[in-house]
Amino acid sequence: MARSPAAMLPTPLEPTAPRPARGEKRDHILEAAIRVFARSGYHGARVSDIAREAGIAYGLVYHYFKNKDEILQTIFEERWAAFLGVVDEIEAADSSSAEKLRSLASLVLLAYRHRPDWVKVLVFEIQRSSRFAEPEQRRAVGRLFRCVARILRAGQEAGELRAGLDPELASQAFIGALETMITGQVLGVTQLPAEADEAATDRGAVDAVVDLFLNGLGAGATR
Amino acid sequence: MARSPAAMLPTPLEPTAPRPARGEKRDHILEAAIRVFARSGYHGARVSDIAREAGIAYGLVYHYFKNKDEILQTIFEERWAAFLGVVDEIEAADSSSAEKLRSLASLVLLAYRHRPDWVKVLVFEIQRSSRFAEPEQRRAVGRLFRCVARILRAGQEAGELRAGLDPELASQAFIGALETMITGQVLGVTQLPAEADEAATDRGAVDAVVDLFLNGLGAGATR
Amino acid sequence: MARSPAAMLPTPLEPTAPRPARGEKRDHILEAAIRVFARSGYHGARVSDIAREAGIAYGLVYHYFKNKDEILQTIFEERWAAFLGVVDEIEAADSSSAEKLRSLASLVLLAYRHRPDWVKVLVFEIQRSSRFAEPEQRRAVGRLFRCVARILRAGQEAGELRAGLDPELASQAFIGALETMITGQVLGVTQLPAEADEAATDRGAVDAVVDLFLNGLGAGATR
Amino acid sequence: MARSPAAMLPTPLEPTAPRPARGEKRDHILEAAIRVFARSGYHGARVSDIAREAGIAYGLVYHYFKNKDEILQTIFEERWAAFLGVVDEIEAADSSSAEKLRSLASLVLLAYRHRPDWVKVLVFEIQRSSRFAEPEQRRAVGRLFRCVARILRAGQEAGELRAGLDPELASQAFIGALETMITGQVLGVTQLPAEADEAATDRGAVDAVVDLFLNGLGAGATR
DNA sequence: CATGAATGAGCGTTCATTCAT
DNA sequence: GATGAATGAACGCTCATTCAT
Repeated sequence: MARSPAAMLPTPLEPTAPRPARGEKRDHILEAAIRVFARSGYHGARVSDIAREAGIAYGLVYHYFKNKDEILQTIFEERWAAFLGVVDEIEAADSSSAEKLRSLASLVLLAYRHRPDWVKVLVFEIQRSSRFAEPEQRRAVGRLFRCVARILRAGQEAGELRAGLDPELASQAFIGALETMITGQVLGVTQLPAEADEAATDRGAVDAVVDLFLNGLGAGATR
Repeated sequence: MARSPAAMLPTPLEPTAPRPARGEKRDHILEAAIRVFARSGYHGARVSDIAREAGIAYGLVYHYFKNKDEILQTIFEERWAAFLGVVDEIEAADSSSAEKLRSLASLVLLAYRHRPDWVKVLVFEIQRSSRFAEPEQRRAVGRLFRCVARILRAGQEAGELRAGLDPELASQAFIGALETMITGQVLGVTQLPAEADEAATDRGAVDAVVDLFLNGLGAGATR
Repeated sequence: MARSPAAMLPTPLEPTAPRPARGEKRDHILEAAIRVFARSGYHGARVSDIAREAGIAYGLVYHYFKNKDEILQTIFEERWAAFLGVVDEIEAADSSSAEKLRSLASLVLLAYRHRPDWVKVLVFEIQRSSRFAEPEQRRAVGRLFRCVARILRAGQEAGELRAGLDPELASQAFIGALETMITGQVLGVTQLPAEADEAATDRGAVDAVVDLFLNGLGAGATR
Repeated sequence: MARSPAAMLPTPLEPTAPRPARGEKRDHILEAAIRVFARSGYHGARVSDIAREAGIAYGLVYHYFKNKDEILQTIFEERWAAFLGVVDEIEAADSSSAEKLRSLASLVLLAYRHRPDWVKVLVFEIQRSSRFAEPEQRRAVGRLFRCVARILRAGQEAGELRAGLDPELASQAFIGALETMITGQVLGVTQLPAEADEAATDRGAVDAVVDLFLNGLGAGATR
């Protein structure tokens, strides 16, 4: 991989020309919304809060978005698509299954360090919004599970991973493990084993979870 | 264990005498609230919905609970404590680490079949709500992680599980895997491999996830 | 006067027989209500607060009083009638006009020391309750003004007070002066000139206000 | 004084241009609130009543005021400050003590004729409300008493008023007398001696109360 | 584009009052 | 008499959304 997975995370707008280009203010609103949703939650966030955070009048929000809900939808759609793009790249990479799992773990576990607000919004606001029940969103999330499942199935077919475990189920377990690990970080409920610095801690966690999923907890496991 | 873990899940009230005993109506309200929260979400649920669901007058809710929020708090506290009690029993049981992991998986994965509303509320309204940031709740959830970590550490010390994997991290991964598996069920995002009947499907999922965590995905794994 | 005016103020129930007599509990409620109204105001006082203060169940309040409003009415009627009785005695006393004014001033100014709650309720809750607009209450208050006016008119006819000042107007001024003096005490807005002790302060205030109304502020006034 | 005291009372908005200027609607709300509070009392007034009286939508009230309470606070603060300004002008005027007392009496006694709603609100909702216990309000009212006391003390020092009477106490008595006289008017409890017309009645009352306070009720008083 | 005044539906909460026991 | 569970009307307040300028 030319780029590290973390570097491929959806990025906020780079400051560009002094004269705001079309769509720039729209993105400012989205980023402000991410910060406000992360801070106050979707229901606790007022449209006026988002506007103030974006430095605009709150009526202007309705020029760019139909309503508050559409802001959250847009955040999800655009960012999730970018995230899925990175996952697709991992799938397509010319590397071993173990390396792909490692890239996935790295992508997810480092996400909170790089985009804490975006992770909070995804985990706490989008996943539990009523809109989440809508088929389109469920399909979008399902794409992640199926992509990981394809990686696993490919590994089985290549003989790198043992057959006999349902790839769908294993993908759920793997993604769930990663999600809970970052959720624990966000809330401070759980602690990753501390290392000399954050980067080392993260690397250690990535190594450990991949080791766990490849080799298992059993006493007979070899490493 | 004389009882199966699933049978030990917090149980709703049994219908009893026509003359309501003290505290019974309070529990009716809690159960009605669980149903309404599961259906509409915390924010979408009106207090009047809860009252109607419980078959009581509007204001009576406020005899038993200070406000809407306290209802959700109480649901979490009472039910989660009961859930933790079962987990504690599993930890204390005289069985192998593998059997304990199997009991845990069974407890969690079967919970949605037995108490779908309670699981929905726990996962979507409590676990992922911003109110979850309150220290008391975080501590309560932390107890689950530490309990599972203790099970794993005891297994390592008994030589049943390999050393070298951080038990805290592994407990996060294990719980996260289970949670995502049921979340997927709730949302219909993911599908467990179908079997002849639901019970068989659940049993298959329990077996598979325990297998995965004990033996790993690696090709060299033996079973 | 055999009794001092202050001693004639409406008195709370004396503790009597151990076995509560009929009507005793009713009076407990009234006294509890005076305390609660004084503390929280009429609107801020809940019927349950009054019941708790009286040490009874709040449903019982409705055995003795039709509703919350009737409690305030009853307080006013009974206590005000007692107060007016004392004023009537002052009017009927065989003493000079100056002495009668002195008794009135003493009665009012000492009232707050003796029955601070009752004074607070009268000044802040009854005078501004909507019921106060009712003819019966207005007539009851009017009786005080007319009684004082009769005292003043009798003094004019006896040659003790100068003619030429409307007794009605002078009675308003005199009562208003006394009421503002105690209101100021209640609120701490105004300060009476401090003396060695409270009793001396009160006596000084009584002397001063009577001096003021008898001799005026003018430089030519003799004393 | 070029202007009569009564003319200096706080004035309501003049109807102006059809296009409402900034801040004008806020004043409409305050004036509507004064009318509604005068009619129904603070507790009896609904925010929707105020909005309807002001001819605006319900929620707009909350654009201009934080809550219902702030409306009453604002009424008091703005109007009372204006009132105090007039009292200060009376104090500063180059006139005798007797003339200043006459101006004060005139200011207060005529206020009810000119702004009956404002007087009702001040007397019944603010002056006698428990919210009045707040330090800031007490200080504001205290300023009136101290201002009048300064007028009296200056009169004593100029030899226009006799020494020996505490100015603070006398200011309480004077203000209290005036307040009770207008309160009596508001409630219809008391009647000022009727004259040919209202203006004559008021003038007579002003003359009488100043006469009373300057010369007293005593038979030896000269006028 | 941009502003923020204006709207009003909606909901949580309070609490006086009733009534079955 | 005594209790307190039960009722439900009433109201303050919020805030997403609209729209005139």
